[in-house]
Amino acid sequence: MPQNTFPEVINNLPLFAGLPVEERDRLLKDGKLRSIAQGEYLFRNGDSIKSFYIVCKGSMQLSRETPNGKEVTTEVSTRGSSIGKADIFKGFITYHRVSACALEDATVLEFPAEWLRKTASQNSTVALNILTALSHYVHMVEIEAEQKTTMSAAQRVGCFLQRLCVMHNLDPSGFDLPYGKALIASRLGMEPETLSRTLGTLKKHGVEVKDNFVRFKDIDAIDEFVCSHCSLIDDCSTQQAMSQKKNERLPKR
Amino acid sequence: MPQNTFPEVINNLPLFAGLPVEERDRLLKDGKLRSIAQGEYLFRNGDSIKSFYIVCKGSMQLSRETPNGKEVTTEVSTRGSSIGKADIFKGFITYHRVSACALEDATVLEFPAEWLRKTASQNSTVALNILTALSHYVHMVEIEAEQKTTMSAAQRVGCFLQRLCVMHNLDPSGFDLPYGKALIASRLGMEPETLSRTLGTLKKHGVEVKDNFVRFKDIDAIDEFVCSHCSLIDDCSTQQAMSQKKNERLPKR
DNA sequence: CGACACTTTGAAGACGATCAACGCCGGTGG
DNA sequence: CCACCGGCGTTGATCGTCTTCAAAGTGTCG
Repeated sequence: MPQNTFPEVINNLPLFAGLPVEERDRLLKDGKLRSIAQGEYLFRNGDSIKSFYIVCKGSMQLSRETPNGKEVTTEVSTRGSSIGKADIFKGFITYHRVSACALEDATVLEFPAEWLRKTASQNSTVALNILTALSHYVHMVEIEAEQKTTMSAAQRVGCFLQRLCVMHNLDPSGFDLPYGKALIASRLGMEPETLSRTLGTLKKHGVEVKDNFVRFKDIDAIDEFVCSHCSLIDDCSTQQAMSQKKNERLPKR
Repeated sequence: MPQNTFPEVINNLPLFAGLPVEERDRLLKDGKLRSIAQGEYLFRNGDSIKSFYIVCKGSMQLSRETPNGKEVTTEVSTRGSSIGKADIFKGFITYHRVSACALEDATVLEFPAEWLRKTASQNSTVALNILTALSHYVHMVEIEAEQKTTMSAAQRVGCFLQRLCVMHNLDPSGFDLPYGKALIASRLGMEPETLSRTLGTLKKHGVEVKDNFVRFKDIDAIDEFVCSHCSLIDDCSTQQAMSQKKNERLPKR
């Protein structure tokens, strides 16, 4: 497969950061493009781990069904995200702990698990890139775990909306939710009913939600409500609309 | 500092697994032994990240104070655990997100953060070891996060006791809690009162707790109660009393 | 139009947090 | 030696939050 058929996502992957282009392209030769139709599974909870994936188009939902019949969405991976990084280095644990399902028609770049292990051990730049990515992921998961014990549902939703806004580079003064509320609820570890009610109460804190349309009316209010200085937003490396607005009030602190 | 003054913990560190002894000892030369008295802080939430630590003696509590005044214990690091691994590779984030406090008189081996970065980039064995350790940590945090949304307090406590038993190699038919209940509650993200009440209800599921003494009366019962096939115990690499008992009934499944 | 998925709303209930009080030590100081 | 105190754990009563079950509304697509 000629390298120029690779989608241009590959130009900004953290995994290959700092790598000479020719080196990167040599590595990419081992990947295969794969299409997943909406609703199709890339792999399922319990399958053995064979590959590492990079999402090129569409989005994948990573979720797990618990024994009691609940579904918890771990992550929604979109263009540029990788899937399975952490699992591959666990060694003796060889099965997926989540299912990966396409939320919309998607294409992924697939690499053998062994390829990732080998590349990491032969190329210290890649190894460090993976370490960095994993560290950020750890940070995110830790904070989400903490939020589940210290924040109310409303606060978590508010925090989620802020993060959404920053990460997807949306306009805080009005944007559409990129996916359904049932999925958001599952992502936040709450019931759809709770999310629905909660969105109503957020009006009191400067956030208006009407159907799928979200509008931050009072950024200070929601900011204070979710205590955003401890939120995930700190972690975003890119300067976005939201953080610019935040900076305007920084002197206040 | 002559290498033979290093405590013998170093012989089993995952970080140095697969490394020739002389290579390991060369790396260890960059570490400094440091004592921390009970109640003393190794670093505090907000401090800039300067070092990487390996616990040689005693135990360290990693916890964070949330804006609302709650304290959440992230982890209790004992002999052989490392502290700060994940944070060091995050690059631009330079401050600690938790405080590290000695639960009892402790000694740690301290390395400059830069040392870890440099070692990882120059020594692929070490880099892979760190990756593996981080992956396991990710796994643990993910499961704990999931448990907070899918399991009741009683189930989490039961699961914790099982894990405790396996990891510390305690006798399931009777052992003492290695630390106070307030700390356990904080570790599990619940109030001491809740833990106290919860321990009572576990009798119904085959676990007796009297003061600090724990006794698994009916391993099957508690096992089913916490749905242990989705628990952290799967992750333990060592074969222990608990898992041996589990294996006896495996054919049932 | 009608089937269906998704969302909202309502009412009830379970669960854990909170506040307050008490019992139980181990230590300190008179 | 006893009185007092503080740390820790338990117990009880109450409250707020989230889940659960049920029902109705909204939209899309055939």
